Amino acid sequence: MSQPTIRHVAERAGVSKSLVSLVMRGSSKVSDERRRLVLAAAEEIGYRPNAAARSLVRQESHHLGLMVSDLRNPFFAEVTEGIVAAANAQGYRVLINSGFLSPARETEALETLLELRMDGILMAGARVASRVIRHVAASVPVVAITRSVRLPGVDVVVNDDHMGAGLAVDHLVELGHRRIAHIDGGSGSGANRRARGYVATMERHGLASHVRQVRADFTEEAGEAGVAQLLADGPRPTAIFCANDYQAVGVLDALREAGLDVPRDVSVVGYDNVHLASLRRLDLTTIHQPRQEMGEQAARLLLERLTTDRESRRVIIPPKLVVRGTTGPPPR
Amino acid sequence: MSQPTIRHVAERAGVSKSLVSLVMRGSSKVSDERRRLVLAAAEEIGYRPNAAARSLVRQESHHLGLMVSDLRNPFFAEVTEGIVAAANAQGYRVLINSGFLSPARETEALETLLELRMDGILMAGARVASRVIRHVAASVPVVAITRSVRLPGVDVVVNDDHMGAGLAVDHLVELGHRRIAHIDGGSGSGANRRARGYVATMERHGLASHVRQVRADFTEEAGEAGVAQLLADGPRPTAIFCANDYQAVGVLDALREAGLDVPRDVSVVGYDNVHLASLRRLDLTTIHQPRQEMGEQAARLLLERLTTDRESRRVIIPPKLVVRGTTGPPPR
DNA sequence: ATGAAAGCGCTAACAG
DNA sequence: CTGTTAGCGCTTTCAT
Repeated sequence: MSQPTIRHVAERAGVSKSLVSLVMRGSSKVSDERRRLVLAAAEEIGYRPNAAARSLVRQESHHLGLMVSDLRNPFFAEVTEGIVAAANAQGYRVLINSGFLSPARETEALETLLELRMDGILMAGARVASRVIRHVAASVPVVAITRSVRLPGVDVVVNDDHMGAGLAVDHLVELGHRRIAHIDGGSGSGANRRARGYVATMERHGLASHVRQVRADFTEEAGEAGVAQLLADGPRPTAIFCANDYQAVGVLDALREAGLDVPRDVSVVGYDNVHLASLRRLDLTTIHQPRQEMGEQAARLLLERLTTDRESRRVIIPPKLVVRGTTGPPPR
Repeated sequence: MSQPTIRHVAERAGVSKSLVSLVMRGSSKVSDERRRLVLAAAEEIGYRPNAAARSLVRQESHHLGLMVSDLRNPFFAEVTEGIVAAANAQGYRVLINSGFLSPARETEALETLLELRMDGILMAGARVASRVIRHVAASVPVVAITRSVRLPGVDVVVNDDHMGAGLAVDHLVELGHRRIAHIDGGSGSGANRRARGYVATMERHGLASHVRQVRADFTEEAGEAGVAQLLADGPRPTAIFCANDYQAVGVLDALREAGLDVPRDVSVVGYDNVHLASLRRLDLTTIHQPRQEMGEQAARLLLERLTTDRESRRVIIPPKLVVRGTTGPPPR
């Protein structure tokens, strides 16, 4: 099953290896006759260039490596689409790897990409220590998506979580809400900034005294627990801004079980606009991150750095409010 | 940014290239002293083996390529986890690619993997023409997951859709249902076999006269349309077996809008057991495919074929019934 | 326009 | 145990 090489093509076509190489790379200084001859020979024996050999001698692979922390997360799938689209547009191919949510396996995945001599590496949702990122960046240009590091040689593309939280609160305030609570996302990616954005925006609206935060995480269970806590004491909030959509699902369930109607009694806003949120059955008002665009930007930054040596940059993508059925004016 | 090579390590350690190579591959016939010397030198200058060079000379990459038709589909993410786990267990690494649901891009992705000289290629959910698969299989061992082809050199891992449909119908019949309808999945992967399994099982239970099929596809919209059609004429079914979970979501919505209660008036069964199905809010009875296991099996088949030359095999994984809240006894 | 030759980073005999 | 040598498949001067 040993693959045919350039040499086999050369023999078959009765020319030299170099000529075959020239033809394969589409050089213009080859006679039409010979070109056809070579192409035919290649076709006949099923020749396929060996990327490893090529990358060895050219000192570049024309490939980009992408380490995705969690392949299950559809969020990253869309980021990936953006990356691949932008990379392909410039003739680069993308090879993907997963860290399966474990820093150790992320490190391994990155190492694999490095050994393969990818021309550049993108990481989406990386959880590795930032020294690992620096280490990677020491040998190849890197861009981190969804992970806000400040490191030489590392470009960053992140969602503006602070602003997203602001959009959510603004929307609720506009509807007339004042008692707006926030169930936070714990140590989840961006959760911190979302919480701070919530507080800042409440203050901006003069609602500092109504700030009410519950400690939680990004899961449905956390959403349910959060509601229990909110209903247990103090005046019932008329709106809840959730740290993400999954948590919001738990919140919706818990509210319904408590006999409260959404949005009549309580309005709910999520974050991320995952597919789930658009289901008729959920119809969740939420904050959308332009995932595809984030991927495209990231790839473009990386490709740019492959040729020009510049300072590392950070691109902050503005999110958008998506109004659906879980928000309305407060009761009475 | 040119990477250090084995030669730099050798110079630094004051030994020959071969000695470094031996150490790197963990050979036992190197004196402890020299080994430490080499390792230290490598560490100091940040040496990292060049996979391209290695694969070039060894004529094998120790990498497996995985082409996933649709990265957004969480189903494949889990299959991938299984693949990577099994591959890693045997010292192989996995590089992933996506076809983004387009046969043309799938072909490209496969070509990339081929040029990279992956030792074997897995394809999950491939939509390419089977001649493309044969073409790939001509130069490297292949295993197709979720795609039932019969080709030399191609192993296959599929879910037993026929049996899955049987489990669904059996469950409903046991609950006492007789008027069990099926909304099919059109040309979706496995849809055909699910439909045939439905019919066969109905017949086995002597319910041939109650067979009622509606033409649709794998989407929520199709589920809604299907319900409309089922309610429009003929006696109302007491149970609906859906081609997949997404379609079932549409079915649930449509039933509710028609004022019917699930499961009191109508029972509903989905297929796939996507995350969605387990949400409290849906709580959908469905058929589970052991995705992770499918991936593991696939990787093992491939790894096996790397060393032993045998006939191509097909592994049919049995699905399981997951009973949740959308099924119950028929009305009255 | 075409070919010969050197070499990319590494491994694998083969000597010593 | 260690070093020398000859490639792996390809690109790239440099001659012709």
